[in-house]
Amino acid sequence: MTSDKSVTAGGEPEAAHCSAAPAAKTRVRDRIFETACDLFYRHGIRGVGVDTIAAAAGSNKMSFYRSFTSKDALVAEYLHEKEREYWAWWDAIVTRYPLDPRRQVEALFEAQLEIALSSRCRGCALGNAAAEISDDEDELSTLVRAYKVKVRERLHAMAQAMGARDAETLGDSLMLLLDGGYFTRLIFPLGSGPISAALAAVRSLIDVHCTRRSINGT
Amino acid sequence: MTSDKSVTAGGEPEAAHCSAAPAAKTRVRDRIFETACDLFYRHGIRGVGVDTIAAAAGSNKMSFYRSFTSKDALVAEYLHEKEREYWAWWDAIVTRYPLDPRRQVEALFEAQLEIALSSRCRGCALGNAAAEISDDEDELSTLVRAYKVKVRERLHAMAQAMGARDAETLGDSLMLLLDGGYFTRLIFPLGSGPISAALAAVRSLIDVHCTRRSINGT
DNA sequence: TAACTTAGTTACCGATCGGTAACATATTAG
DNA sequence: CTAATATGTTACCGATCGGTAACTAAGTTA
Repeated sequence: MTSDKSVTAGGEPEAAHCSAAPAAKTRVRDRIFETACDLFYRHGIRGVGVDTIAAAAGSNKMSFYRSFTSKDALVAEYLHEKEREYWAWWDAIVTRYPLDPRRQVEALFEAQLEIALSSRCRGCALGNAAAEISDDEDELSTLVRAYKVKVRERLHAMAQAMGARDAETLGDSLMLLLDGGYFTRLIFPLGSGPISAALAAVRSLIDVHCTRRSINGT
Repeated sequence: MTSDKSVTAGGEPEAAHCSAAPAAKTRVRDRIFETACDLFYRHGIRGVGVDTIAAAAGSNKMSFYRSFTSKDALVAEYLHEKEREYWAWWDAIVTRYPLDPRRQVEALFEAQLEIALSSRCRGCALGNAAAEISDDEDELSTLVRAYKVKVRERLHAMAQAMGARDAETLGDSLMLLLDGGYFTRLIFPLGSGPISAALAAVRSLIDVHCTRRSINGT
């Protein structure tokens, strides 16, 4: 906790830039925000201070507070942004297979696995935030709760659209597999974790819930 | 983050004690440790300082440092204790059904649901710790990783003992459901979350992996 | 009674936390 | 050119962080 933990301030931003052009010419607020999103995701919200964020963005604390009223406000905006990204990702996938809810769900889990293969992946940003904030932090936990409720509702709806006999149970089961994948990804690097089994489990559960029940034979 | 977050130090320990007798007469070290475990679990490791812990235990910082070499050491001990408790819980359940791996797994998920019904439940302490520490915090994340690997191995072994055709996949699927339950429990209070569906999903997946495959008819 | 262990108290250390005031310097728009 | 805007710089605030020194008051044990 004390010694070499998390991120420490100081350190120039110009070192080893990959994409040359669009780095420094953006507005300071945007640079700070992007940096903050990255650091929050990688080191946790409590693990990064505003001084560190500002320095990593090539700016300083005073410029930070010209763009954001408080760290709390930045955190809330970070979570909102992560949710926005998540639904954009989600929608881009499900719209590929209109009117085919089974294929949609499978594609979501395929895409989740693909992302989990990236070394930068640290699971679900919203969920991780929930793990490190206490229940009494109302604003943040309300935001995360609303997001998770929405995920659940969408999976319910898709299970229903598949014609599942028990859409609630199937939807909830899918959510457990989804969040289980995010949670375990925090620990198991790259493709080594149990998330690799998610898609097979998804298919099995959908089969169980959706195939016509053969009372006997045929 | 700033205002009313997490726990603040100060505040007497004697207020509103339920169990009268065995509270204050234990060793200071034990009192501090129990208090720390409780606070870490409820508010996160980063969300609680040593001052707060010592005060909540009815002691002070100096006495804290007579018993613990550092906060890091306390955190490590906290995680070890949580793991110890977890395996004790696990073993108590599986030994109830010797030689019946399927029943063992079902009982584990039944017991998980039961615990999730408690309002004090905040999911998996080890997993939550992983969510709030960054990957480069070696000692802690190594500890959590070893724990998760052990869970995975046990589930693999049980799947194998069930005679699953693909024990790796079944074990991993079970782990996803298990950790999905812990993760979602952080957000959904009491029995309102998708964790209620875990047992049904477990049974379905075991069925899929273990029933004799009827090539056609029988 | 004397020696030792356990614990509470107070004050302090340097570092970092979130947050602000005041001033200097660029860039850009009119 | 000038005025407004956006940013960088330095220094500071009180609070809290993890951690320590020195002293005191008990309880235990010999």
